[in-house]
Amino acid sequence: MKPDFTRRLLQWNKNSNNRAMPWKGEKDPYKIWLSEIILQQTRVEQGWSYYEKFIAAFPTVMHLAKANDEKVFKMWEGLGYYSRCKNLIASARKIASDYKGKFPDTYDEIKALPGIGPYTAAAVSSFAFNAPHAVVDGNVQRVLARYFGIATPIDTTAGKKEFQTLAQSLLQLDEPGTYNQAIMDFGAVICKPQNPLCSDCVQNKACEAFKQQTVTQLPVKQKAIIRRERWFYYFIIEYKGKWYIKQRTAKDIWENLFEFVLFESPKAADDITPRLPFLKKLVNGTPFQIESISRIYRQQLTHQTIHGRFIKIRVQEALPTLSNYSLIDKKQLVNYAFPRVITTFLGEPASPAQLF
DNA sequence: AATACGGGGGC
DNA sequence: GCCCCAGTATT
Repeated sequence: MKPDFTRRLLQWNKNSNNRAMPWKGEKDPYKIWLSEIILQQTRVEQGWSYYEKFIAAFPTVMHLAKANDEKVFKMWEGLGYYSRCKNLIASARKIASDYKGKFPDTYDEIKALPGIGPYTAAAVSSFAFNAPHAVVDGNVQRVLARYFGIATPIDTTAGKKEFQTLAQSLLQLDEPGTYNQAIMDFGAVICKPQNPLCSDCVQNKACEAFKQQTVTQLPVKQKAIIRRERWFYYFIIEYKGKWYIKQRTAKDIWENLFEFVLFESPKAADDITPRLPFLKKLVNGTPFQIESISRIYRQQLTHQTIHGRFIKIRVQEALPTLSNYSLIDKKQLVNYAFPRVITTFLGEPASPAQLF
């Protein structure tokens, strides 16, 4: 005997769900997995073109496993959360080596791959193999919190456990994949974060939040986000038509992406005069010429605001202080993945040299 | 249990 | 500006 919620959901799915996406109904676990990694904390509209680009470039997991890191990162550029890309590559290679290119078909094996947690393991195993695991993503938490009137914060251990258990109890065991797809579509199309379509909703008579008029207050989140500001001064050092770049390795934003010579300042500065000692030490006596100084580029991340400024310098001799950097021809820069603040700067016409 | 990790779109 | 998005890994 199915719960009322499940019955109504499947009824809505059959009669009224028109949502179409490139990966919907897909049975190839590789393609499902790729779509799920791309969509982690990412809106469908944002991930859509990336998915199509990746499938075209890497039709199978073996294609992806054999690709070089830089190419894959370049294709991921702009999508954010770059550890997903690193883990994507690592998983593909693990499937190639440990599974001979055949995607693992159990929840536990899938979850053991890097970058795959409970949500993604449930999604891939249920969509591809009809494994009986309920997905719990932001959509599901919102739908269930409202329908059952649950005020337990979703970002706590207790809340996660509660929603996971509830979701699993509502799962339709005949076709877990269909059910999982339906509840996420329902959350995205009807039970939306803002302006949900309650008056047209087939569940509204039984929906606790609708009855109690608490729809806009659910789900509850506990943690407030703390923001910090950072000031990045990028020195673009040109030598014989080549620029110095380096891959970020620190446990920080943009790990594995490339950047120019960075001086991070603890506070804002209107002009770059305070950066001169850094520059002097960098060139260490080598003659240099300041070619241009950009405006300040602002990039808003979830937890940080980046203020970026770019100073172009030309030198006539290579700089020994930059031995751990690569000298890349300007035309080759398109092969390297950079953070948004840098690609935005590079995409704009050069600003006229301004002195300070 | 808390924190870090991007970027974009809607309001 | 603030919130949220087909979450996961690390500390």
